[in-house]
Order: sequence, then C-alpha cells, then structure tokens
Amino acid sequence: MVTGQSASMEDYLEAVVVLGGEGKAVRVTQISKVLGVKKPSVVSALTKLSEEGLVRHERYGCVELTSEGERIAQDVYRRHEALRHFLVEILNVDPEIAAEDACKMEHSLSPASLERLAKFVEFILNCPREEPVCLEGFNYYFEHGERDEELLARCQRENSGKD
Amino acid sequence: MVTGQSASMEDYLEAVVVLGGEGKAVRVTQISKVLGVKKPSVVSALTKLSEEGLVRHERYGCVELTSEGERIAQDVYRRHEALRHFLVEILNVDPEIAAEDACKMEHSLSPASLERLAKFVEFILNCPREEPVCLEGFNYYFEHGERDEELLARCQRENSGKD
DNA sequence: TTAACTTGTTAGTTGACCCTAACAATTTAA
DNA sequence: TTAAATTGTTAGGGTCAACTAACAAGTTAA
Repeated sequence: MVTGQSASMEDYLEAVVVLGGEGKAVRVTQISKVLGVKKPSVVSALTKLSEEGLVRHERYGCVELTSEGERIAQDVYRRHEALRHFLVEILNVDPEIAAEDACKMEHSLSPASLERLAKFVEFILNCPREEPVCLEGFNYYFEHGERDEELLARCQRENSGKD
Repeated sequence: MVTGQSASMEDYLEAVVVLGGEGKAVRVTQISKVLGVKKPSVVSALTKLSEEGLVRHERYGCVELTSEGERIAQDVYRRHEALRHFLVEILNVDPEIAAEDACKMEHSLSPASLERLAKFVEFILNCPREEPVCLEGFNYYFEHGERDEELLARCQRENSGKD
C-alpha cells in the first residue's frame, strides 16, 4: 500500500477518522460495528497501530489518532471519496454499491491516479456548459446503447447561440 | 470477490489466461515470474484451483484452464482491462502505473460498476465530435488548473458550423 | 549416456488477520 | 450500592498465502 500500511490497517485508521468527526470520542465497539469485525480483532489492530505511533489507546479508554495516524487516515479517506464520487456522480452507480467498491479499491489507487481522478470529477462536474450534457449523454447511451442524436443537436444549438 | 475466489486466486487464473494466449503451453515457472512469487506458491495455488475444477495440471506438466476456470479468468481480465483503459485513455495516467493500479483494483470492481465504466470509456472514446475535445480539455485543465477558454470557443464554433 | 542444468514438488515455517470462549473493567439502573 | 448490562481484553486457535530448504523429475549437452 502507498501508506506503508496493509489494507486492513488502513481500514481501521479510516474508521477512526470517520467516527471521530467533530471531536467525537471513538470506542472499540463502534469500530467493530462499522468494519464488521469482532471486538478482539479491533483491539489487536489498535495495539499494533499504537505500537507504530499511529493511534493512542488506553485500556478501556477512547481511541485517538496521532498526527501521523491522522495524516494516513485522511489520505485513505481522500482516495475513498474520490472513487466514490466518480462512481456515483459520473458513472451513476447505485450509491450503496459505489461506497462498497470505493471501500475496497481505495487501498490500491496510486497517488498519480488519485490526483487525476479527483481532477477529472471536478472537471466534469464544474463545467460551464457542455459536460452536464456530456453526462446526460452518457446516461442515455448507457440505457439505450446508442447516442441521443436529439441531445447532440440541442447541445450544438446551445453552443452556437453563445458565440 | 465477485467470482467466489480470493484476490490471490483470481491473479493466478488471470495469469494463466494471459500466458496461455493462442494455445501456448503455460508452465509453473512462467506464472511464478509474472506474478512475482516463488514456485512453491504457484504449485500450491494450482493444486487448490485444480481441486476446485478450475485448472488442469498434471505433475511436471502444463497448466490449462477448465471452461469454468476460463470463464472466471476472462471475467477478471475484463475488469483489469476496463480499469486500465480508463486510467490510460481517459485520465492519461502513465501506462505502467495504470497497469499496476488496475491489477489490484480489478478484484474489487462490482459487476454494476464494471459495466458502467466500460461503457463510459467507450462513450468518451468513440465520440462523433465533442468528447475528444472534452479529453483535450481535461488534460489542459489538469496541467494548468483552469479551463482552456480558447478550446471552449473553438469547440462552439465547430459545433455551430455543423447545424 | 551420464553430468549439469532447469523445472517442479514436498515439507515445514511464518506472518497477517480473523475468530470464539472466557473473563475483567466500567457503566447503568433497580 | 450492588446486580445487571455493556464494553473491553486476553488467550488460544484457524485459515490463507506467502516463504525457504531440500529433493525429485525432466531436459540438454558434453
């Protein structure tokens, strides 16, 4: 992994950062629930991450990220969100499926691909005029297996009116 | 995994289908080389896949996929190629990095996302007119951090000329 | 045709990461 | 304020998938 952590450890760090939003205290049971693993697995992961200086965790206490842990967790979360946004907003994949896919793929996205993917989503969504049409066009193409000629023509008329 | 196989076993199946192109005989040593694992790991994987009826492998002999193994291997390969094409041709990621990323993400792409991703690449690349411009536009945006106004204007002129 | 090399296999080990069972600490409420 | 419920931990075990060391089978060339 890019972070030097295994996919599993990245998941634990990400869970802590997500559960800990707005200074909320994070507990073993919560992590166990969101990741779908048993509590002993969480404890053993936290012990390991604690030894590496990525989390602070006192016995029977709350879990916090160190600044280094925070850095890694945010990095994982950024990859997760880039993938999820792409799947949901560009490809129009069902949000639940998109979240699951992103959750697994996030561990394998290189920094170079991440950077370009994030920019691509931004480019398509913040488009002044033609790309919302482009997305509309894709959805039509996906449903019907061919391009929407009427949409293409309309797009051209709109553009020509702006010259 | 979607195929019922672990990521690791999917890799072995994929390696066999790739190495076995055009009826070529596939050997343990080759698989070992392309996957970057030692030969005993290959043998033990093949033994497992063989017990599950996905490959045929006689002691000291060649490796072949059964029809079920071929089906799964092709499925993995299809996901690999869809991701790689997207990264290389749409996002313009370095081909080597794209291949590595695809190789790891291929195990996590759901059928729904795969289908839409493949169609999306097709939609963008086989575009009658405006999307090659769209990709050109993205690459400019990625390099410069802002849209190419000149390109937008040109795109509009071209479109308006076709009405 | 046998010695050297390549290729494939077996046996045993390791590490990551999950689990269950049992127990301990902490919190809540009767 | 103590009994019950919740939360967290420890100990021990299983599976997966890699590894090394040692050996066996097959191939090539002197």
